[in-house]
Amino acid sequence: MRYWLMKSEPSEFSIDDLQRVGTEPWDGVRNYQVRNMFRDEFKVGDRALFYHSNCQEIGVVGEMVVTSEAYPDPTQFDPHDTHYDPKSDPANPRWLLVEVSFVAKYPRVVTLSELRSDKRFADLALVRKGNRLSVLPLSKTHFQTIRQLSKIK
DNA sequence: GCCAACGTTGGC
DNA sequence: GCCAACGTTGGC
Repeated sequence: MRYWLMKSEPSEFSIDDLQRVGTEPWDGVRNYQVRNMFRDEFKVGDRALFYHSNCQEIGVVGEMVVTSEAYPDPTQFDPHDTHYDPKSDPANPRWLLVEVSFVAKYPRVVTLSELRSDKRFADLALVRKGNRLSVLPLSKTHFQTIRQLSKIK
């Protein structure tokens, strides 16, 4: 089993939204590195941290589980969708997504500044300079340490 | 294949 | 809203 961190702007889609709907297709990803991770590395049963970006309290807010293999993101073919990609060929779709399901909302946010100031996260991709990927791999140790910091029972 | 121009991400 | 740090595009 692998561990991931997945970013979302809560004004677009938040941990509360995921808790309400239960399962969500993680659509709209338009980055080849992430597309390749979805295709080659994501497996059903993998765990992922839900991260709120571009908001008041930036940080890790909960946990999810991967509940589908990668498959074509339908929003790339929808001219009315903001993620529409006219260059993507339906016979050979350019963009993929995976589905994720709600596992837990943390009782407190494990903030970005907290992760930055903790030496245990020195090699966490999220806090490394210049890393802007919206989906990042994570070690089991980092996953478990963040879980402990969240104070979840 | 190079690289300038442009677009996006995301913290602050 | 600013802007650094990327990624992508497209002319050559």
